[in-house]
Amino acid sequence: MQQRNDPPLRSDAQRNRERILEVALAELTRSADAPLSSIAKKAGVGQGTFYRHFPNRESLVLEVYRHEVQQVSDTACQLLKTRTPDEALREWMDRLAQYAMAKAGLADAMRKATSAHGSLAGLGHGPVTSAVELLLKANEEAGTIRPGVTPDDFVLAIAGLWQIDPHGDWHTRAGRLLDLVMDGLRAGAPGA
Amino acid sequence: MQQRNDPPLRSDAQRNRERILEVALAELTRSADAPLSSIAKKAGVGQGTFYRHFPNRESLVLEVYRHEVQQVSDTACQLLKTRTPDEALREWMDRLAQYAMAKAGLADAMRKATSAHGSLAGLGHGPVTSAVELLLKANEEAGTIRPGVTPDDFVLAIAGLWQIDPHGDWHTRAGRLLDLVMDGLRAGAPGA
DNA sequence: ACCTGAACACCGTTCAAGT
DNA sequence: ACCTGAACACCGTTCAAGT
Repeated sequence: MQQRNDPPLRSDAQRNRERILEVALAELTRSADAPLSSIAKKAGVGQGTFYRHFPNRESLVLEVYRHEVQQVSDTACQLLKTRTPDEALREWMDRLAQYAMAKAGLADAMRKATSAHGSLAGLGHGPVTSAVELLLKANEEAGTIRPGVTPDDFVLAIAGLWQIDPHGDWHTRAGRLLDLVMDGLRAGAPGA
Repeated sequence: MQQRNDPPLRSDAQRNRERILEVALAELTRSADAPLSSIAKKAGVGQGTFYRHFPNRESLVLEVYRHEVQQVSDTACQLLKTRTPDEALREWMDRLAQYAMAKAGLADAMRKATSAHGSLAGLGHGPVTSAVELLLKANEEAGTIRPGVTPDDFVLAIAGLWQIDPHGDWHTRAGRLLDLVMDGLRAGAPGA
């Protein structure tokens, strides 16, 4: 799932890899089906080099997406310190929505490149799952949501975020969806 | 959005079109990225003929998907006659889930072919929206769900269905998601 | 009016040759 | 151990010629 860290990369290889990821982020955000060949060219590496690092489109997109999503995941812990559990949960979802809109091109690339699972689901057990787990547990202990909701449930429930058109009034549509999800989570909570 | 019905197609063109759709359904269900050229060949038409009917992949996938989804949409009206509104709504969602799993390959093709919107969203105002509108209105009038929920809200809320892996215990995961959505819809309903 | 299939363009993938 | 870039394979799209 990750690059095996057994043999540390040679310094030039390391730089090439980073340059590719850097260019890929920009290009894929701009257009979801940017040619891999153009990414290789703009990164200043040969075709063969590109394929040494990323044997297929999915592996590249996954790596870029993982890195971007991690930034949002990391904020969960911070939010829990400054707000009540349910405020933190909702705020985190809002940030996730905002992020999903900003990186719509990338998310699109993600949907097209991965096989069966869209957006967050393709990342597997990673920082996203950990962040969600943290938020859910805090709320469960505070009695603000029903017990027994898994990170998987949550990710499925907010999947609609990635179907919202980033143009137009995405804020309204996202808000309505997240309100509905929050109500669903609250149903059957001890604190009621 | 639809084929202009002004000039009725010549009989051979009509047959070709139907043969293409027939083969496309089978091929796309089997593999989401089946080559269009192979579909044309198996349908027994030339490349040019294929592109006369469907100028790009999206238009083909959309047409096939639309036709398949319509079958589920049509059952909504029937369900409302034999059950209470909320039973009908839930049963309809279950059928939709079952259908989404059976046609997972097609849904995958849909995600990859359409630009920004996945699965149902790409269909625009059609039979799906009508069916959802019918079910929501019946429930709203019965006081079993909160007022003001739009078909768009609903479609976004169940978007997670198309992220579920058809293998494994999809029934459990779908059930948990739909339970959560139902609870969300019920929150703030007059009958409580 | 519609069909055919060869020709073209594009992009992902491989591989022999280099450092 | 890693890089390069030409060569190859595949697939979508077009178009001149046919009925």
